[in-house]
Amino acid sequence: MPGELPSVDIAEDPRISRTRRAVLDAAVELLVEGGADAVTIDAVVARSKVAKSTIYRHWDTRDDVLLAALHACGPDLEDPDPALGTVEALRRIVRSVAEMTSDPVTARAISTILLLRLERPSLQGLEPDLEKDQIKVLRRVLDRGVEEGVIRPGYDVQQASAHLVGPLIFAHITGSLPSDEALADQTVEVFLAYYGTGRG
Amino acid sequence: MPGELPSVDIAEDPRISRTRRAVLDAAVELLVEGGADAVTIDAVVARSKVAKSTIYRHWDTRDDVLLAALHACGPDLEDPDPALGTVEALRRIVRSVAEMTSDPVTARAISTILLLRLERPSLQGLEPDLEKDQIKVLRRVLDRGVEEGVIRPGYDVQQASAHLVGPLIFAHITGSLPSDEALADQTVEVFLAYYGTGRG
DNA sequence: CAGGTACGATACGGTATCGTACGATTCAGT
DNA sequence: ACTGAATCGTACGATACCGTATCGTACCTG
Repeated sequence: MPGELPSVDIAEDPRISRTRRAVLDAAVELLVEGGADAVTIDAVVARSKVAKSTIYRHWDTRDDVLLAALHACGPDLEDPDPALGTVEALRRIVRSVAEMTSDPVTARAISTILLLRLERPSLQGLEPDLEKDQIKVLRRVLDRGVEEGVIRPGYDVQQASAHLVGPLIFAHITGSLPSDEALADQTVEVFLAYYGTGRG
Repeated sequence: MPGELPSVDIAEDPRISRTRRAVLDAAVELLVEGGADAVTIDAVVARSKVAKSTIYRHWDTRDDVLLAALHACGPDLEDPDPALGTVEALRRIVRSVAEMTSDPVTARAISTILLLRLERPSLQGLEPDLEKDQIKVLRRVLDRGVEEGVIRPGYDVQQASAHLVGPLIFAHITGSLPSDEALADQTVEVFLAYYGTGRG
């Protein structure tokens, strides 16, 4: 029955993992090339060389394949080295966001996830934790900044993330300017001009 | 032949304007309810009570209907009163962006335009001027701010717009926090902390 | 009121996509 | 080598669209 979690303990039939991999790779490729609408079962069949009946033995529906593909190439924010200063840690975080938007795969995944949430509430399970994880990372860094006297206490994490990430996402989505390291660093400076204590 | 601009001088057959109106209203409704994919010709026929053959006498293709609907409810940024101070003018601009994201029709139009640009580069004519108009408005206000000594000279308009609008769009798209007047005002403050001279 | 124009209703061919069914085939593990 | 599971290939039914065609009707304009 599709939809179950693979048990990690038992060695898996190599055919299964091969199929999963081939399908997901093809789905991600199609996603990057043509967006969510391009991830069609028939297209995945053609690209992956996996039979349709086999795909439907692994996933219940087309949307499940799409979700799996999105999940497979979803962005991941790393916790920065605690040894770094708060400002530098912030820079690393925001830069990594810029990097995500540079990588075509991740960039497409981000856009698709964000905009698909609006267009098709049917696809709910869309990375709800992803965001929360990143918020956690950010809060950790900012709280340390408060302790160090670099960040003004009483900040709102959601607002802070909007000001730190919003400009980059905006730049990426609209294509009005490159979402690169320069913009990332500048965004951090803008952020610190308001959220900082000046003692950083 | 469809696709022509209606000549405004000559009084139009009321049947024509009635049909155009009915179709566009229905298309916008469908767009708001279900996104771009929901704007199908058959759905528009059902909703508008206009015959399919009639619709195709006014527009060449489905995509043209969708574009017309998007154009009909596209956002519009007003030039703020020159009598207002630069800071207040900025606030007005950013607040109006927040308002757009609050209005379900405009919000949906924005998301759809952004999404379609990524998913279907074929649909070119997608409001290319819209953005430029808004950039012009912003540049006008900021240049005045520079003259008044409130804004640091040498700013980059694209960057400025990213920092002014990005957080609101981000908030709206992710739903992580309300994209309201409060966030708008705060965003202006963050902006001024960096782009301002402190003399505002 | 007469003629032209827009509209309505409906049917149709064509394409794309989904998800299912089923027998044949290959392959992994014992 | 044997057995069962995974896969293949393909055909199929069911929708949902698109865009066209036809023809009769309603309505605006001169």
